[in-house]
Amino acid sequence: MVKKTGKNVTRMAGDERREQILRIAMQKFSKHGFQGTTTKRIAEEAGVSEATVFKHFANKEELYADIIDFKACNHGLEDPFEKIKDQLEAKDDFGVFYGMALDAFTHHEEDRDFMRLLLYSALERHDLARMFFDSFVAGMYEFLGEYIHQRQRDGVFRKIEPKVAVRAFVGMMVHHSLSNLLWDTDQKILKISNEDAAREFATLFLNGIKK
Amino acid sequence: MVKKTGKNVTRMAGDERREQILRIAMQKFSKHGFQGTTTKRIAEEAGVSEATVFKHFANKEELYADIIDFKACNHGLEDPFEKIKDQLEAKDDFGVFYGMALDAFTHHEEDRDFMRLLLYSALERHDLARMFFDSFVAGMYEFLGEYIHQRQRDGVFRKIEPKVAVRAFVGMMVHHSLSNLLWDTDQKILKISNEDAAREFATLFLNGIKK
DNA sequence: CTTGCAAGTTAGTAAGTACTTACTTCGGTG
DNA sequence: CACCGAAGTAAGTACTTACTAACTTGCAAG
Repeated sequence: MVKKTGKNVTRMAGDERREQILRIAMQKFSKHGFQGTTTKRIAEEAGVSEATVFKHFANKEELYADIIDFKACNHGLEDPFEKIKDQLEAKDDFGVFYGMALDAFTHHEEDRDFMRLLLYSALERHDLARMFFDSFVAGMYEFLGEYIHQRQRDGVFRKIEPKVAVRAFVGMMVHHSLSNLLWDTDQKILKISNEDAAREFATLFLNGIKK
Repeated sequence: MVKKTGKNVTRMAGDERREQILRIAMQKFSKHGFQGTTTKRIAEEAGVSEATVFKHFANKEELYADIIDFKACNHGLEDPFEKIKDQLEAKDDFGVFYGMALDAFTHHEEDRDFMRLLLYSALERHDLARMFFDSFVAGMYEFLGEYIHQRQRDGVFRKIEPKVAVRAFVGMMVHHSLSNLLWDTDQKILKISNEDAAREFATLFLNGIKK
């Protein structure tokens, strides 16, 4: 337990403390939502006074918003197609969809806090959700849709509106991650490794869309 | 606008008022979550004093919990297989999955408030979410999984763990509804009728799982 | 009519809530 | 080594929160 009073409190550089508060705030916001998280508890957890939190962030809203910037810059949110660009080029359909799913499952597992935060912010109608959606999700639909369209022209995939196909596949992935995150946390209903899930979903999807 | 003061307030029968408060509470909880909803605002919206709310419900938690009972008894949450029992008996695979999806989309569209409430309660780890999950979702996996298993023994569906297939199909449905509810509310990314979506998803899924 | 009882209210309370003010302490630099 | 700016705090502020006690009002049966 961190000392609260006077002398023995560790004095940090401004940026360091700022980042620490951000990290703890994300944990708290992801557990209890924006309304359910108090600045007092964030301060306590960070081992500083509430006033210190407001030294670093103008208000609670700004603290919340800055979490996105922090996530976007320092951790994660890289291009989701980076890891499968070889398969994309080689038009290795299974490799593409298996790789996407596996990468998604891994990220979702590592970033449980951020996923919860994103869900909360969507329900609470924070800009955070819209920003993430507009940039990340929309880009994914665009790109994956284009790949599917290409493979239709190649005569490999059957006729179907590409974005509908994307929604179907993204649905399998997101719902699986969400199930594990929110409801079936101990995998009572379905216990399956990320690799197996990715393989099964990719196979089912490709069988469903191939000519 | 309902009168707030003294004389002209409409006096209701106890059950009537109780139900009205429940209905309004559900709206509010679904919009702002448990923590984000105040008993004061519920009372205001219902056109009664805050004390009246606490005459009908011991505390905020009870009010929240009773929403489930109310939903479970009075509205919705009927057997999701009732409407497709003919198709199930006839082993009309397309009819089964198309019917399920269409029914789900329709319900989700009508019950936006309840869907949001369910999501909030899952994030906030309320019992409500667990109750719904244990009874409704688990039952669905059980039943649909059994149907798929049956069709495998019939030699119509290929080898695949039935529950994985269920997760894939439920994923398409739930994610589509969730997209429309939370992120793509104006269907900017994908505009599609419930019928078309149900048809496309059922077709893709069945192509993916058939021998 | 009156009277009993449920429906409803007024006016609180104690414990939070986000945020501020006025102050103290530390550590690197000239 | 003195000193100044940045890091940090104690103790508030004004307001909101869930919840309550003690009261009043309207309706229906005898």
